[in-house]
Amino acid sequence: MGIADRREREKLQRRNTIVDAAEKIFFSKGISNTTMDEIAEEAELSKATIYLYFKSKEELYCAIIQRAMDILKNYFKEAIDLNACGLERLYHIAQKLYQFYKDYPNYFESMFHREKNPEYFSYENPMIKDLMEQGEEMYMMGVQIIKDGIEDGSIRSDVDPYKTALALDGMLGGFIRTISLEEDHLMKYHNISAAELIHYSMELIGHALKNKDGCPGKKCNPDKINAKNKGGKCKNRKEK
Amino acid sequence: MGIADRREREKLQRRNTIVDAAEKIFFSKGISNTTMDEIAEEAELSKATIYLYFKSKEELYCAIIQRAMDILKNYFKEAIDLNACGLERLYHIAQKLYQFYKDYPNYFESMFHREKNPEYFSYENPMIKDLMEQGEEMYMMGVQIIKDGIEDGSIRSDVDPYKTALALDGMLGGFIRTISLEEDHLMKYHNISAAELIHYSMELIGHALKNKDGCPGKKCNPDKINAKNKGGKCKNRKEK
DNA sequence: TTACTTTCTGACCACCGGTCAGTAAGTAGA
DNA sequence: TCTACTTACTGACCGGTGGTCAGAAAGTAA
Repeated sequence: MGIADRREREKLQRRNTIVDAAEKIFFSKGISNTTMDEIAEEAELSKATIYLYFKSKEELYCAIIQRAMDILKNYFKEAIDLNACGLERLYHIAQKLYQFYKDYPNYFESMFHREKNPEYFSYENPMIKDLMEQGEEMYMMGVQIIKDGIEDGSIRSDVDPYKTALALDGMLGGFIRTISLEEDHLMKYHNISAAELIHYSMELIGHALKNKDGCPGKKCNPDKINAKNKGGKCKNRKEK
Repeated sequence: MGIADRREREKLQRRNTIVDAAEKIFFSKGISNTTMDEIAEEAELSKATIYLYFKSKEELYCAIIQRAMDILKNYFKEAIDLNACGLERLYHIAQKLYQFYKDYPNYFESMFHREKNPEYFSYENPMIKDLMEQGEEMYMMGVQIIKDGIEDGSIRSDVDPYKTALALDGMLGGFIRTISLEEDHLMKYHNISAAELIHYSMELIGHALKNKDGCPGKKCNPDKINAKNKGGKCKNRKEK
């Protein structure tokens, strides 16, 4: 039916304008300092209306995290689809995470902000479950890349793809978060820029994973990867 | 004066009982779900009294973080004082961090919980400054150990102690935090225990840092370090 | 025009962080 | 022991916030 369709569309649109408004104010004042009334005003609706679309302030915040994860997933996909060896693509994933942090610092921060409220933050909650599944999907991207890397010889064969992906996930996320909390402090007291530190850390990780013999593809040199290197030089990647 | 002394002592004691009470309730219900009235009741004081000792709920929470940092610092000191090569002691620091997480999961979690409320979370605030300085101190422990490791040959000489310590700080912290958020999930879906994953990650980091030639001290074998190994085997450590 | 559904809202509530005037307890000097 | 003063504490209160609900408004179908 046309009308039902239109209604569905408009409903989704309303929902989006609410999330837009929430985002704007959450990001400018912090979650605990913004009131539902302010969000309502920004969205040009009454507070009660917002509660028709979202059960609670927390759920509204989750909608923002969902947006963030969507974007990040697309960033990752770009890195995965490169035609390069596994190690190189792994570098690029890390690079993408950093780029995401730079492009959307607020989205980035929001992803780490969940207070463990057991009442809300449980697998039963469909919204949370969805977030979990998104995270799982990104994790599996990492696993696949590491597997590829082992297969194409760029990554040590005694590396466990599952554990490594988990480790990198936690490390990189936590790492960038630390940086985001202390970027000023970093520059002021240690005279190190965030970008520099990220790059350095990626080198460290590369050191931990790379095959001593190097990637068999002659043109692939994971030691010298940086953001400008768009990949595509390593011809050794096996196509499925 | 005796009386002034006693008063000072009693004041400190009151403060501690308040923090005790706050800890108990914060940890059981989460920070945003506990009220100051509840804390007051647990401390057997009126709410107004609590505000004589702490300016705000946030400041009270900071007092808990301070406790956490004190404990963690002592854990680290134990690892530092081992008579072992730099790389081995670095392993032990990571081990200690994990042990701290196991012994005091709530303290651990609390340290990462700061919402960036710029109004409160600034260098001007003496309480925050104190926390920063504590963090700085722990960071310098890491730097020193890495320097020792380079000197005694257990760590690659082209490693930058400052950047590496920063990277490890962020990585390990974020890593364990991820684990803490998803420990159940980890076991259920990936059949990996937290301890196992930590150990694996430490091996990864070791791989990234260790000198290819190994620690010159014959008896030191950083590849095979685990929690039971209390160190003290590597005689190559230079004493200042 | 009427009957019905969907969408929205003003007014309200319970609760919470934080304040303040005022009380109780302790101290010091006479 | 009485008095003046300081310190430690509290009950009662306030403004603001997340969340609710009865009912208005707008849209739809006949």
